[in-house]
Amino acid sequence: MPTAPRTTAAHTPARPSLTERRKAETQLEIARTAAALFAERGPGVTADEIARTAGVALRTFYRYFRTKEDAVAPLLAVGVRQWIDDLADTTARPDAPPTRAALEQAARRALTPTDGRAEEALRWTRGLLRAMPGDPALRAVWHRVHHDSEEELQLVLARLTGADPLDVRLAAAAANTAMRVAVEEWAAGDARADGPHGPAELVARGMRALTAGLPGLDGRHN
Amino acid sequence: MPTAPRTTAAHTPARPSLTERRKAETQLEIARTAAALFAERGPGVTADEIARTAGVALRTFYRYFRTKEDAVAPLLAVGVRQWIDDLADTTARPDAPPTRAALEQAARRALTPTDGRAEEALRWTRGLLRAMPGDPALRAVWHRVHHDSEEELQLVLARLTGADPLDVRLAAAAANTAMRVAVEEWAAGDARADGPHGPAELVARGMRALTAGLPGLDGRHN
DNA sequence: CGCCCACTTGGCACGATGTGCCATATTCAC
DNA sequence: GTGAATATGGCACATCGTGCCAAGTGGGCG
Repeated sequence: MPTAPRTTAAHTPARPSLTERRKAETQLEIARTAAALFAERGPGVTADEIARTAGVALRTFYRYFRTKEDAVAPLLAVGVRQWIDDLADTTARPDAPPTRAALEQAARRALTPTDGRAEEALRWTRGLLRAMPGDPALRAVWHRVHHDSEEELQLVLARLTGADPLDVRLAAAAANTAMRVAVEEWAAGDARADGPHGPAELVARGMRALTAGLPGLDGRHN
Repeated sequence: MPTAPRTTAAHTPARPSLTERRKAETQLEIARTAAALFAERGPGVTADEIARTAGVALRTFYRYFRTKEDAVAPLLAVGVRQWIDDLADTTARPDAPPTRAALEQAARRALTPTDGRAEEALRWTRGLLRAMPGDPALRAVWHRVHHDSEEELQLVLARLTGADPLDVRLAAAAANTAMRVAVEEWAAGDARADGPHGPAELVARGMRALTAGLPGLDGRHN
């Protein structure tokens, strides 16, 4: 643990110290490289290949990531990260909306690309999701990301609603599932990320269905 | 493809041909061995160790399973398998209950141990779930099993309700999530498998919450 | 400016993973 | 009983992931 290498002043809140920024940049560069290679050549890509293409030694690669597939996790996690942070943020305000609405709003915002950063992550996510049918290990990463977010979401919702633990668990799982399905469905189609069939609209619909009740369950049969 | 090695007569419907039964038994034996080792010694267990303990060569082990963690998949999948088969079965009958109720009923039955087989699988599942916090690869298998079941469930529900594809997708994901959470919650506690806090009761409650609407979402805040 | 210290990087060796290939043994069909 | 099909085992090999140590680099301080 680097014990927070305090930089000079406080005029720039928590400046991450050049070295830190380099590491972050390196990590992102590796992630981009890995995503590109996985997307275009499938599971066959070798860890060494990713490392060299990204311009680092194999040993360094494994200092940044536990497995070669883990390298794409930062890109897949961007949306989810912002979702949870946004949720925790807005619900902490005094004029916070009710939980259901807050979940939906935060999800919508997380999947509405604002800066180039978010837009880029969404593009990579889409490419990776399309490569997943042929690569179980990639799917595993995707599910791991959502497993982690489900746990975090649980914490936020517990603090927020103080409901029964099982209900909190179910709510977190439901919201998380809506998020996942929305992104998967969007990636499978060919709609723009900011269009009316973009992930933001899909997740809003899914979130309503999974928290307020599923439509169409008793269709033409029965 | 063995092109269905027809046995002698039809008095025993589709007899799986001795060799087939042996293979199935071997696979199950490997699965049990792997589960036991993972449960008691964590991620450190080696594939060779599993193979030897189960009484097969390492090479044979990898003919039955793609990775060493995959070896436990058959045990984790038993409950889910029966769930989906039961669902597809009962909903095919003329006096089938409405979809929501059918989902809940099938889930409840799948998690109510009847024969020794089901009871054994539940015990293994519980042990494995308790080992999962310390073993990402095991978690990955668990999530893969549920990923697969989500796809199958989608097919069943599509044929059953004929609803909008996205709604079908959401329903499958929701039901699947209820199943997963119920088993996880049960495994984390110390209730008997057939008691009032067993997985069957948990899944029923979860299934209602995720298909009809979440309770407690707007608790003490707002 | 120069020194030192902490930390990142790279190289190497090594056990473990997962697969292709071939030889052997067992089972099924006739 | 004989031959075809297939399950199993052994071996080699590329890749994975990690421990260990050496070299390079940046930041703090006199």
